[in-house]
Amino acid sequence: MVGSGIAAPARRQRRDGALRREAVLDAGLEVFSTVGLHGASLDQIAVRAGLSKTNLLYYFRTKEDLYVAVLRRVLDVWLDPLQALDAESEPAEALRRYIRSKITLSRDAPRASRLFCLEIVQGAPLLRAELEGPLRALVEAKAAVLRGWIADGRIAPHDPRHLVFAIWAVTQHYADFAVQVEAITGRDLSDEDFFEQTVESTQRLILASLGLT
Amino acid sequence: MVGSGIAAPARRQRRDGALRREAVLDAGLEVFSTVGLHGASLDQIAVRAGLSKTNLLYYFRTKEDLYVAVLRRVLDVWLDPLQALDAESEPAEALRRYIRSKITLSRDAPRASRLFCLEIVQGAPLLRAELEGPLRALVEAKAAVLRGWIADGRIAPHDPRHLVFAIWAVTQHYADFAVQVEAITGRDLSDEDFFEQTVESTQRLILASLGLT
Amino acid sequence: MVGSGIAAPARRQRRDGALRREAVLDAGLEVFSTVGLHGASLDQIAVRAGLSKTNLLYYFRTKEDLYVAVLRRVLDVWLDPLQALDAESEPAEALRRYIRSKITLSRDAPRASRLFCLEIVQGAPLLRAELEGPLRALVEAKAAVLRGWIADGRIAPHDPRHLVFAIWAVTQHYADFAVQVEAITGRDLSDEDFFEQTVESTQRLILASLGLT
Amino acid sequence: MVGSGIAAPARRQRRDGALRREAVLDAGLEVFSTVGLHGASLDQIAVRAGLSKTNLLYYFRTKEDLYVAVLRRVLDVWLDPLQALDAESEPAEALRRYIRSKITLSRDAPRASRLFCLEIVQGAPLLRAELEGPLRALVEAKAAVLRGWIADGRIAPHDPRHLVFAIWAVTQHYADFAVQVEAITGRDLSDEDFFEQTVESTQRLILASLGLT
DNA sequence: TATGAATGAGCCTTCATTCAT
DNA sequence: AATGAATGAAGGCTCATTCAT
Repeated sequence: MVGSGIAAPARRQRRDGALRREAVLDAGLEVFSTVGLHGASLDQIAVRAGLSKTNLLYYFRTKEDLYVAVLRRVLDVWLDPLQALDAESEPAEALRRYIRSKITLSRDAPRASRLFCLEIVQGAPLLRAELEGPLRALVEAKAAVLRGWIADGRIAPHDPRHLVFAIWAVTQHYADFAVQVEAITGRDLSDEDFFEQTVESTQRLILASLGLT
Repeated sequence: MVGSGIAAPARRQRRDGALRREAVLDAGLEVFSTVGLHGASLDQIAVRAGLSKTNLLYYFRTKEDLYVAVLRRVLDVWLDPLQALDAESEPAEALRRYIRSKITLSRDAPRASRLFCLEIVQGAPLLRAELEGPLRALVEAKAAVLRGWIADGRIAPHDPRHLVFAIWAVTQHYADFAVQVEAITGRDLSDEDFFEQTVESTQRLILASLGLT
Repeated sequence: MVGSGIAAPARRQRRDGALRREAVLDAGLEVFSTVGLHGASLDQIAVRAGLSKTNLLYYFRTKEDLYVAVLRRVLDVWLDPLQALDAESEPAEALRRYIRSKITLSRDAPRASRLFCLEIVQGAPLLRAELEGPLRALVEAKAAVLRGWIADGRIAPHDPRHLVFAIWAVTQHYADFAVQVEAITGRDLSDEDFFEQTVESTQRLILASLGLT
Repeated sequence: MVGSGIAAPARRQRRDGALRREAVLDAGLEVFSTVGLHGASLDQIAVRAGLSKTNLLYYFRTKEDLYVAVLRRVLDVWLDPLQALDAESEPAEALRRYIRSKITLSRDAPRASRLFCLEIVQGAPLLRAELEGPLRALVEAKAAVLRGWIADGRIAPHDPRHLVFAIWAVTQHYADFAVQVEAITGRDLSDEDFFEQTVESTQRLILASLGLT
């Protein structure tokens, strides 16, 4: 009983600690994706996360540490949908699903998309290793799938890597260039009709070039 | 001849002034597109432009003034190719040309593309007006052209604005996400083969979805 | 005892903090009263207060904040003696005491007097509110006292506000124009004889015009 | 005729030059008296004087040079009325005239008064010599006059230097502390009634203490 | 785990002044 | 006599980081 009495707070604290870490990561994503690494101040992030700057530095020793942690969390989410693209499915169906999931991500996690975009555009000084390692491998694996489909005559021939780039470019565009899209169309992905329009338009674009449908 | 001898220095100076301004704008583009507005220091830019920070501030009263000047110059270049897309050409030909010119721009002015991208991704606080005004109007005009072609049965029906977004997204991707493209393919647009591959891939993508070829 | 042993450092620190704040205010008064708001540099003040410029800015977020804080502290001291002038005393005695206390202040707090003077002369951009509010009210209250004495025939009629101005002007002159006084007489209020001379001269001046003695 | 044709512009120019110098001195007085030496910028003064900063520096090689020139011009005006106080007049009449002329100056040249005040309060680093030389001599001369009157039994005995200080203090107060006076009374010397009130009040104050009237 | 205090580096900007014309 | 260009010094302020508790 006594032991439990002592342990309880510790456990609660540890759980709280994890929660606060999450809160900081969330706040970091919010701020970094809006003003970039250099435009963000720890104070700003701390306030948003509901703790003091000094305390924030207890969880992440350095501004850059925090930035990398945020980025890494984003990257994981980012690679996920591509992994789901598998060789056994029907090509049209698999690609349709992948495109939809990417655009869904653009709608639900636009900040993550933007932070990723900012980082890459600025030369990805902190991410280059990840790009040349795991990402490259993953793309190669999926490119092999596409090449298989081409070899089997199930889709028209098209350089698979350019295809992947095109899918990424178009789907992420609706998150990254949201202000521009909105300035021109007056709408964004949170509008259900517009969301569906975007999905269909992108699916048709990709599938048509592969001779599907 | 004598008059010219006297006038020369004055004229030279004025020309020098303009040249230095240009040099500053160039340096600004280089630095801002790499580290963003907040990551850039005036010292850095000044050194790159070959003058002192104080002297730089003689040309641009404020860091933000310089930033906006750089941005405005980019924007002008950016809108240019779209304006060349005209109704009188053959649709396939016009689109092929537009795509090629955009990718050429991505190869020759990648920094401009990236700076533009950074600004938009961060919400375009300084550019929103331009986006909602001139850009929107230009896109509407070109969308009308595309709708005309659709009405005439010359291209398959496709929402023209999504089409424009797709072209922008894919063509600019090769500038904005160049590190990623390079990490995955090991090549970039300065490689002539890769450049042509990219142009063809993108042209096929767009044209296929419009039932051309 | 043990508790006190633990609490001590914390208490000491807090006290230290207050002390440092005081030190900064003192240094600020010294510097501001000598070279004015714009002539003062934070570095100068920080050195005099025995801390770093950055640390100074931890206590006062802004140069102007510090200036206002210094000024407000001066103002409080400044209004004090007038409040002591009360209706129940003998007029001659009350006025004599007031004049002496003002000149004493000029001797003991000449910097405060000078800072106040500088601020007013420059149009009191930061103090106007205080002047039109509390100060005006206080003067009106005391003017009423003087008018009462006049109505009772205890002092000769004289516009009470001009009388107050005259007292202020003359008594503060020995602090504000001390260099001039010294250049002409070779003496200042720290000289006890000169101090008494000044007090008597001023008392006679004011009292004579009210028909007292 | 030809010679005159050439000389004319030169003469005009020289006259213009003197005028511009005056304009700069005026502008300098205006600005310095409002924000002090350190608060003033040459640009500000140049704009007010209607020329460029660089051109201003042609007339006054240095900011401090300009400041001293402004100050010196003020000082001349400042000493003038005291010189007019002569032994041959009736004491009461002479003092009345002197007080009136000082208050008139406070009304018509308040900026000069304030600049002089600012300088003295800050320790007169640039004026000390003038104070200890000419000013001291002048005051001594006039003190001798007053001592003569005292010796002749024409005025009651009173330390003449304190008397002079009192006159200066009170009369200049209405220029230097004008904001305070206005905050409390709602009026200033440009109001004719208030002006006369002030003159009379001050005259009575001084004369009463000398047993006159 | 949490925080108040303290610090040093760096940055944008202002400004008096100089140079060249 | 006048001016545009250029510069160096200094200043206020922000910020990530460290210290001590």
